[in-house]
Amino acid sequence: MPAGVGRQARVSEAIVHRIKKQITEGRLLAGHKLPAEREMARQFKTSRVSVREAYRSLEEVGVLRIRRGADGGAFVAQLDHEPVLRSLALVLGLGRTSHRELTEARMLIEPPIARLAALRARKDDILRIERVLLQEEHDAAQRSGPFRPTDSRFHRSVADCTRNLPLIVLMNALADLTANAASALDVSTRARHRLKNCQFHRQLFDAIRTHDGEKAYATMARHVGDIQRRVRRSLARRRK
Amino acid sequence: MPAGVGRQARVSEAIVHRIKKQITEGRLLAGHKLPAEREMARQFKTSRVSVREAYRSLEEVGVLRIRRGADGGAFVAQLDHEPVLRSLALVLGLGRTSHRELTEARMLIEPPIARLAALRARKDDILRIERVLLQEEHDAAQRSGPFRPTDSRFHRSVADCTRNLPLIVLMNALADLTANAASALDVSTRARHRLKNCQFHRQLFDAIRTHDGEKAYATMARHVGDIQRRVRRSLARRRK
DNA sequence: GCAAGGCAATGGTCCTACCTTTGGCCGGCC
DNA sequence: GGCCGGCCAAAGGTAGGACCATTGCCTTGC
Repeated sequence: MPAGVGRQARVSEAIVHRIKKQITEGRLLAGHKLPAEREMARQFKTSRVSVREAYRSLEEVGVLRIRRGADGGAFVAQLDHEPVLRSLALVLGLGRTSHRELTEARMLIEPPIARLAALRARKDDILRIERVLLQEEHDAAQRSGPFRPTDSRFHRSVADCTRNLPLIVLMNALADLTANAASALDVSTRARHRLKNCQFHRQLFDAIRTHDGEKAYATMARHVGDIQRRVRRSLARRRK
Repeated sequence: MPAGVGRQARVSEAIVHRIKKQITEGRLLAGHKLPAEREMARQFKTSRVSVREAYRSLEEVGVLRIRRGADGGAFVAQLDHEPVLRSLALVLGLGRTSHRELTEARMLIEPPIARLAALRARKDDILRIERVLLQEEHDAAQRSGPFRPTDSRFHRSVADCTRNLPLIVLMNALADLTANAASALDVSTRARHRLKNCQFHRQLFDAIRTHDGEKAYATMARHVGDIQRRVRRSLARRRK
């Protein structure tokens, strides 16, 4: 962001910057409450409007949550991949990104992640994944509820094994993006698709449990490839 | 973002939403000028404050650029990977992501991208990469200017061959992130590192030119591995 | 013809007043 | 004694106005 000499600092930007800095330096943690707008305005010797602009901007990027009412206020949000997801969705939305591209990207990224996950998984990771998997298998057998949460949770759980935050964040963003796009279509809500998913997940789990990186890679590749095919068929149907 | 029933719509959010929608629907293109704040306030039958909050938020996420002065105003920005970069930097900054993780992520993502690039590259792609490469080699031989721009440009140019926007955006964000972090260290500014980089890039270019996906994959893997080692050494030096 | 200064449009900031929401406190009623 | 309802305070949400700062354009004067 080469702001450079050009624009002189806006008051609200100064506030934004200070808050971001305090957060990245760990002096402000998730859940902490920021001063009330009036109070903050007093501290910065500025008006409430500037503070509001700053708070509003930070809320838009996902750093703050603002509640109103008695002891409302601005609170530091639990930062996860959601801001990345939002900005990604915006950029891709503008470019009219096809679902094909999205799954292709996952096709490239997820298998290596699965391999790394298999190599790095610890006992607690494996237990965690197993819990998610059992829950998912239970759901798939039972009712035909919403598809997304458990599937996303499984992929997320796998990515967590890598202990690599950038990877985790990027993968989650991509996964959520495809899930959002998929829920717009009719993809993968059907019972037999969900069962098929569970089978893939079970195989993947086995690969990770035995720290078989290559098997994890191959299984994930087939899994995402399967999703890709389903999407393609769904799009073809829709075009008719 | 499960806004749910909870918060009733804020006026500024309604404006934000409408503008985002107009952009994603292609009714507002990069460079277009939005109504002046006062005019917009009149249209929405609201106050200038709400409009300002909306514009400010959209500027923070990188959708708008706001200029002041006579025929200043809010303009739709050319969306690139920059918003993603910013949000990613924020999320990772909070998690105190190590440089090691960043290069590891690139290690996983860039080789497959290089392979895909080699398979998909067209004649104009190859010419474009060659131009970037020649420029870079020229720079490396000459003065010892800033390292970053040409290196990033090369990687970007490679990613462009994939014609996959999500991949391009993610890779650019990661590359810029490591570059930013690297410029804080003393990594890769030295002449011999730059020459080495050029050699890798030249090899990569050859692989892409001949559409040799596996060679591109392997070369990129070695290249990123090399960067990773340099970073590791630099960190070790710094720790002393 | 050119340069300097004024004009007007537009964002930047501040102020003030008022509304809405929401939690807590207090008093009356059951 | 306990519960319910209303009042109050604190906080954000909105409105509108006043004024400053910036900057392109246009006029005016040399």
